[in-house]
Amino acid sequence: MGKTYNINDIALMAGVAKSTVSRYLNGGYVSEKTRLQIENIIRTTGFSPNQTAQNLKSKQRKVVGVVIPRIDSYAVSRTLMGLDDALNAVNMQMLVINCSQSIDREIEALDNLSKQKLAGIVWLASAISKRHHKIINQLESANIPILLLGQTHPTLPYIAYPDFDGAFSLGQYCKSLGHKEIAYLGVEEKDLAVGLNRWLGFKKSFDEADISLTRYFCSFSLQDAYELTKKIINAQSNYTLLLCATDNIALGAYKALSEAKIRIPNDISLTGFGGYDFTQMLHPSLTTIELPFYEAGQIAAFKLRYILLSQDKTIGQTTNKQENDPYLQLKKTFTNSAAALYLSSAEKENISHGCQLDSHQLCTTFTLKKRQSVDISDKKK
Amino acid sequence: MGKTYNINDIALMAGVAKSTVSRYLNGGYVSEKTRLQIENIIRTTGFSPNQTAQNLKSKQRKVVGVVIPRIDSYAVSRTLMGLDDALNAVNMQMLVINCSQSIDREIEALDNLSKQKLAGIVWLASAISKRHHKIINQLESANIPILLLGQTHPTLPYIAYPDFDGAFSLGQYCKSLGHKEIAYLGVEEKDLAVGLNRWLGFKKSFDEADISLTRYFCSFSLQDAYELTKKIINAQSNYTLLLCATDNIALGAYKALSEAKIRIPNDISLTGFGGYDFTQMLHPSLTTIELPFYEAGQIAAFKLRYILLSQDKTIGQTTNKQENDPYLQLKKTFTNSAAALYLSSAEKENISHGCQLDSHQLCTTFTLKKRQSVDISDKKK
DNA sequence: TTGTATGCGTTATCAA
DNA sequence: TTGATAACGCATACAA
Repeated sequence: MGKTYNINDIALMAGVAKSTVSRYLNGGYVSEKTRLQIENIIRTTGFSPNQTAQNLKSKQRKVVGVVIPRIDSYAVSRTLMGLDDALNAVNMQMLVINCSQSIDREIEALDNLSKQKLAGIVWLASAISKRHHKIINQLESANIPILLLGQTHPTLPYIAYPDFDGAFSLGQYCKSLGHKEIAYLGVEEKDLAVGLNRWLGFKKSFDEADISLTRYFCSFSLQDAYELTKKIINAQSNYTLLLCATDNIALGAYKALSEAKIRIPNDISLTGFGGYDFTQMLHPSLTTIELPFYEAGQIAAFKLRYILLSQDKTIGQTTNKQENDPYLQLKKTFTNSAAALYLSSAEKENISHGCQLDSHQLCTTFTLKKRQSVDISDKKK
Repeated sequence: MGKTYNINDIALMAGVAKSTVSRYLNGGYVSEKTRLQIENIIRTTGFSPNQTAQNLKSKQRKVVGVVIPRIDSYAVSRTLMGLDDALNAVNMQMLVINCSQSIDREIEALDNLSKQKLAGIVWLASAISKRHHKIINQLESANIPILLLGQTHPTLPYIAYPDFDGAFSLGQYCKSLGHKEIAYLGVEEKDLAVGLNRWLGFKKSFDEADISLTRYFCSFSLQDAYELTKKIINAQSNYTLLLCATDNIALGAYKALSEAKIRIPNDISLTGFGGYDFTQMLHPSLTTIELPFYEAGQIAAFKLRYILLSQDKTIGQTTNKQENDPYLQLKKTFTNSAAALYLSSAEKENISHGCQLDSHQLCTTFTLKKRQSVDISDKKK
């Protein structure tokens, strides 16, 4: 049923030329009489202009491609929400491409997107390889701006999280609790943000002779962290603190510890990174660093729009270099899965029952202007 | 930088007609010699055909619009994953529109999508009002098929979850545990699937004189459920079981109970509905019904493709009626946030420490063919 | 095997 | 104020 009308049909039925209909649609000169005629026909037919043809003609780009590593992640969905809300406000749409952690699919997605006439691309990148750079060039030559979210880059515009500083400040906090035997559950360094910077931040915190920091590697998967933690438990080490590179990893550790009847934080302390909201549902809730995923999404949308606008002005000369380092607010929420070693056992008992100690409940914000960098020496211990 | 080439440029540079280039691109007749020439030019220029123009020409629809109520939901993201994986396999893409629980944005989104030449629309609907139906007609007259996911409909094709049966079977299980004073935390009935069917399923289970079932209403938000539960706690009622319409609601209740130092399941039992994976991280983990969100997404993609294919054959006569009721596998995972009333306190203690009792660990699957329906009488108690 | 001409549904230019 | 006509970038029937 329901033939789909085009502007020609409408023109014919209204007894005018199609250019007149077009003018009507785009708010140009139309006499009252013809305006009513056209209006009438459009209402009865339910006609609406073909956006594909409009795009072909006007080269207006209203869709931004969003490349994400996975979709079932708190960080990703919060980011998408921020992006979507901000994009929606300026009448733009998201084309979300999920890559399921596969670098092949990521390359394929980027390649594919480069063939579509998009307003721009926001790429929630985890690692950028040489293979990626070929596609990046392709996108640049297709004049479609690309914005990195969550990673830094020497030439591309980006928005990054204060991974180093967050880790450093959480590390300082843990140090203040008196921990000396610490295990770190992190991810590979090729992920600069999560794998490298967080590690460096923690490392700097504990860079003292009398603190032992041992580093373990796992993937982003909860399951993987769970398995790793079981191994660590079985190895009978005497860690008092498990530092995790992400909340998800901490969740896996949490599960393994609980199953082994190792009490948190009575027997061992545990921290995460990210601020996934349901980690606050646990008892005790997870000590973590809260990252502004939603805001990052919003900022990405604004920044992309800014790039687009400035491109329109200085047409021809795209300026991709990072002009002003974007800074993100970092909210540190230290709750109670990490306990001080000098607490009385009564106090500890209290914590494990979900009671919150004021001394562990600090919440400050600070602003990051410049990313710090630290050279990597060999692993401690 | 980087001028963007079109097929004409390539033809000129290769010294052939643009139709030849087009033929090359689409696998038609080309001599070895010209093939090499064109290939060469394309490589050096990095040319790739404009998909907008291709679409305008060939009317091939490769994008399906996905309308979702929210993005930060486990159910939604699992569904999107299933959709994406299945769509990806047949070279199609998703255009995700998030409506942030706003009915206005939902209407707007559907309206907007009807103007784009999409392959189809998958709508994760929560409630379908009269206002929606106007848009649905609009979509039908634009010849773009729409598939409902998570709700039923008299004329539109849909995929629904076994809400009634799931609730009924969870109810049976709870009844077997001996509970007599039960509170139900549900959502509005205008949401047929979650609000009505789950309620009816539970209601049928407890349809006996000696069981008291009290119904409370809240939104889908964890925070809302948290507040409501606090009120229930303050009202000093003597419920032994809190039935929640969703896992998210159960999470809110879980938080309120924990904060009030009411032990689960020692002091009160708690159940959810949905099977969000992190509910299994809690101690005790949540008793719930696991819904196949991922699979539903996959099936939606298959079904949409089937509709598209059959449309192509019997062109002109779209068949929108529900031919074969799609059925979904339901996995019931009863774990340990709901305890039997006859357990010894030692056993209960065991449960609250995260130990799993075999008797509470049943896991069966069954297949739903026909949705059951039950008339609504007045609320019990 | 290749090139010419035409159309897809719009918008924009320019003359009437 | 209106209408013919030429793009936009590509695909294809048909002629060469």
